[in-house]
Amino acid sequence: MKSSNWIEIRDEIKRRVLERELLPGAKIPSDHDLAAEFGCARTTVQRAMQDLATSGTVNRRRKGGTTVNLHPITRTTFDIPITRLEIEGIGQEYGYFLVSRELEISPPKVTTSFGLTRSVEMLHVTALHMADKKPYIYEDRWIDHSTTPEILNVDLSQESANEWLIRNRPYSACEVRFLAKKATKEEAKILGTDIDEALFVM
Amino acid sequence: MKSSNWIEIRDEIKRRVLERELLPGAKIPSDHDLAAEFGCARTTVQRAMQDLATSGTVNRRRKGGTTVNLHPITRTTFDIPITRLEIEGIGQEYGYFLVSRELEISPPKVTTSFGLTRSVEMLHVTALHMADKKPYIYEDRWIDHSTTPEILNVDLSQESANEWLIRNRPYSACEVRFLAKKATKEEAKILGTDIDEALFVM
DNA sequence: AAAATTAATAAGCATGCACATAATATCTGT
DNA sequence: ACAGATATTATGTGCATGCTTATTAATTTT
Repeated sequence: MKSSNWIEIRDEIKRRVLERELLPGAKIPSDHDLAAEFGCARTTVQRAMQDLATSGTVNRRRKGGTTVNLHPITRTTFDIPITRLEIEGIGQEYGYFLVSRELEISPPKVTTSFGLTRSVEMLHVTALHMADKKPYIYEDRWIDHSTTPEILNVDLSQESANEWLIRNRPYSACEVRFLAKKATKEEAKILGTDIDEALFVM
Repeated sequence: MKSSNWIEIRDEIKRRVLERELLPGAKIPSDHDLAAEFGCARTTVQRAMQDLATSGTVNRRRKGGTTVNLHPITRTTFDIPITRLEIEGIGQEYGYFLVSRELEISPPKVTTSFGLTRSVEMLHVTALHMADKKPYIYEDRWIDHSTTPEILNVDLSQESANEWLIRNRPYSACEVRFLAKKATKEEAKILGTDIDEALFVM
């Protein structure tokens, strides 16, 4: 099977995974063997498999070989915009308002999502982004300040944590959760909406 | 500057972009020139720049060269799980219920998000995913059946459109929107929740 | 004999080179 | 002055080779 094109090789392997020729958890032949099968260089296979790895189809481990991922996951990319630019981009006036900024012990859910084993003190920031004076996004963020101590000196009433992090710490890891909830009395007051209004929380 | 490591080169270029040494829209020296500067092969620079391109920092065009992206965008990956596996993964019983399945003319918003210039007939599917008999996800999906005609023959009361697409058409493009809204009377009835309850719509 | 160290090996990973391809720029003939 | 041909240039792809790392096997030590 002579294809000599890393995209074709990627698609062929992906096809085998989807058609159940290669079952989840199964070991995929090594790059070397696949190169022999396809009649191309190892590097070409390597590029194909690398792509499958980043798209979540397979797992690769040195010496351990390449295995089909247990759960068929479809992975997509998601751009985290700077909200100010997003709002200005649609021609509306941007407004920003810091709601709270507290050093708190992280609750269990947050702790585990950071991959930590026990609760630590983190910076908990909530803020409001407005478009044309109307609430647009309500941001609820936990930041591990042991890895980015500079964040403690930033005046977050002037600049959003998200914007600062994107500009200054583009490599830092973050996790974003989305959920819908009803506005509490306090939130409704802050946001200027009705109580029980549906909110999209990021 | 001898570094000879594509990750270091990538980080150095990214640093220059972030420190405004290279302004948004500016042309970055060619791979060839950068290779000379860093004292490595062009391939190594190519690798670094490729990574910056997929992470959204720069744009690359053959002959046109590489330019800094106009907006500082932070891009992350996002896994779209098969909801059934997600629910089973947390040890709950999965339930699925097809709410509606209609061929409709796409509204303007949907049309443009598909990159089409005029409205066409699309398959509009709404469905409910349940965990332990309680509503979990309400799925509202538009599918361009001109590109995936097989979807019309799938019994969507048995298998969710999302699952079918992930399994059978992993390369097809899709766009996901998230929003929060209050449950209407009909929705509340279907979902078995209170009217005006906050819903997370995917 | 069990534990700990060291060596061998098998995989993926990284680098450098040569060539292919696409898009722009330049030239040339009418 | 313009259309088409040709050259140029920057990125993309494939191949060969050596490096790194994690596991397994072998060996030594206690």
